[in-house]
Amino acid sequence: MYSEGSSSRNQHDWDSDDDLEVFGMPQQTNQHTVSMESGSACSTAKNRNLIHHFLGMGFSVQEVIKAIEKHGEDNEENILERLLTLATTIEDPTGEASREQCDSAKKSVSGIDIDNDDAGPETEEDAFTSEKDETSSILVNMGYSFKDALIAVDNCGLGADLGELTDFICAAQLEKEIKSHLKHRPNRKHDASLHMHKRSRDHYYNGKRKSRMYCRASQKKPLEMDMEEIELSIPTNGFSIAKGIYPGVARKLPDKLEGPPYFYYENVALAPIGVWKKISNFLYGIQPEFVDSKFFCASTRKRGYIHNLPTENRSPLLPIQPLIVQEALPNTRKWWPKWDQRRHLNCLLTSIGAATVTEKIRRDLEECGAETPPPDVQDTVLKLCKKWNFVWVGKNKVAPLEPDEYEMLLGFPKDHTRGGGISRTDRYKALGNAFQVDTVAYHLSVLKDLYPNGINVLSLFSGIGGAEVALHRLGIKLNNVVSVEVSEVNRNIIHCWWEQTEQRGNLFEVEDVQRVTSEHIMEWITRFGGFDLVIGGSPCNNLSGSNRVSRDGLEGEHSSLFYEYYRIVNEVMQAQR
DNA sequence: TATAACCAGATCCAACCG
DNA sequence: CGGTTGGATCTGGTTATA
Repeated sequence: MYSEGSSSRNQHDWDSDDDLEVFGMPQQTNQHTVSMESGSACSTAKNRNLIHHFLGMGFSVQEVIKAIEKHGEDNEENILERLLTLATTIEDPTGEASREQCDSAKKSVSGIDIDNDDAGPETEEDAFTSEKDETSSILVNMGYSFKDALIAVDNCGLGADLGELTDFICAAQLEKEIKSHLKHRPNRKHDASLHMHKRSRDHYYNGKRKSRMYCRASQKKPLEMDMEEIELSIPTNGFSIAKGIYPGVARKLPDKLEGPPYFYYENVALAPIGVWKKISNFLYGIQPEFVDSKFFCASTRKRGYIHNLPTENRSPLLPIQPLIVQEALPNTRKWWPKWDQRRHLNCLLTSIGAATVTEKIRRDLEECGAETPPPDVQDTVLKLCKKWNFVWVGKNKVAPLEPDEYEMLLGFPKDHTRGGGISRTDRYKALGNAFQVDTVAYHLSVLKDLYPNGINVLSLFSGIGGAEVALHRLGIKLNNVVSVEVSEVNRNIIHCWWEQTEQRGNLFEVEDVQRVTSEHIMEWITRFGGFDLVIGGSPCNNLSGSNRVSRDGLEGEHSSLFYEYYRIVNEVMQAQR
């Protein structure tokens, strides 16, 4: 159909940063506004280390942050000098003043006074506050608000690691959004997502570290009340990520990028250094929003998303998936040993663990004989289980996930990739490369109110149709969809899905993204009256950490197709604005 | 410094086919 | 019998984080 004409991409043309200015946009502008209620310097890794360094010397958070702001993070000597000066002039070198500040903020946020008793300066309470200061400051410098940080530390305890704390904040943020969404829904009691709240909390609060002495605060007040206080300053940024990459936060896009046509780009979060910066530069300086899909399903999937969609009033796809693997796969629950404390799976990859590995695990465990194997055996088995995402399917018996379990966890309909001539191996491959539908749908949910009559979609690198499925599950009508996908098997999957879901719109299947010409794009735009959304995730083969052979970065054989994505998005943007 | 995680790719080998 | 196909197995480096 589109056999004539080539995009004739010259890669070197794209390598030049001079070409980046589009629509008069300056490069590398920061459209995000980070909400920080306590003063803070920019949140770089260096900055974090510096704060750690001075906190370790006994200075308070506020003093350190002020000193860094005044002198800059490169001027360590001056910072130290200022801190020493402050320490000799302030009457309270133990940090009591900062403790008061901290407590004041804490009270104003949660409304609880956890310091009812009159503790002296040398009590455990002092140690608590100091350590709390330090932990909170790290969170603040990761971009979270001071309030969120304090509440997270209160609830998770000081023994909690950063991952738990950020998980807490993000889970609370998501929950608050969900609650907000549900307020406007009729018949709330039947909503599956309500059940998720309790489970989610159990997961985050009851999973581990119960033995802390600082539980008093959370015992005094139900968790739910504290959760209400969490602000939505950093929506769904599930993890801290590479240096120089920015959290997905509330933002204000320049006028020139706001409104339709919308575009949405996805790729692996943990790409080689500099890749996301380069992608961001091409995509008009918009900074990536990093999300871990473990907030939407029972497996992790760390991905970066660059888009010009509104970020307000997002709503989750319903029903919400179980976030705990034993609930997502209830048949495994009875076989899960106590010493395997996994609650979510690692990233679903394109290949699975070998039968020989599961057999070795079974043999090793049986040889132990005892109900609880010795620690070294536990350790070995756990490492293998994590590496290959094994689940427990019998006594001493682990197994890789089945393709239909992949489908469920990724949010696709059952048997979406089954049949039609596709092999089991190819199903794993296709699913391992796919979107996590619930995550993407969460971002796309804002389109529902904008396009009540349906949308026209240009879907690039469609794969097995994650974008199409997400939009359909959101209840957004698909008027015209141009789906570009090189794999015939994948095209067939989308085609079958389109038929099965009785779509009323038109599906146009295109094979090669490199042969999509300007003429094609203009033809479609004329025919449909324009695209409302251009969506796709370009190949990650040369970016993925799993690739040990050709991790060549954005210029790699497959991943360089990103430039095709950019080319096409840019043409649509220019044609329709 | 040690550890864990990662939308993968190359190779081997058995089954299949003309 | 030679070639092809596809499934199972084997392969280890980069990166972030504690």
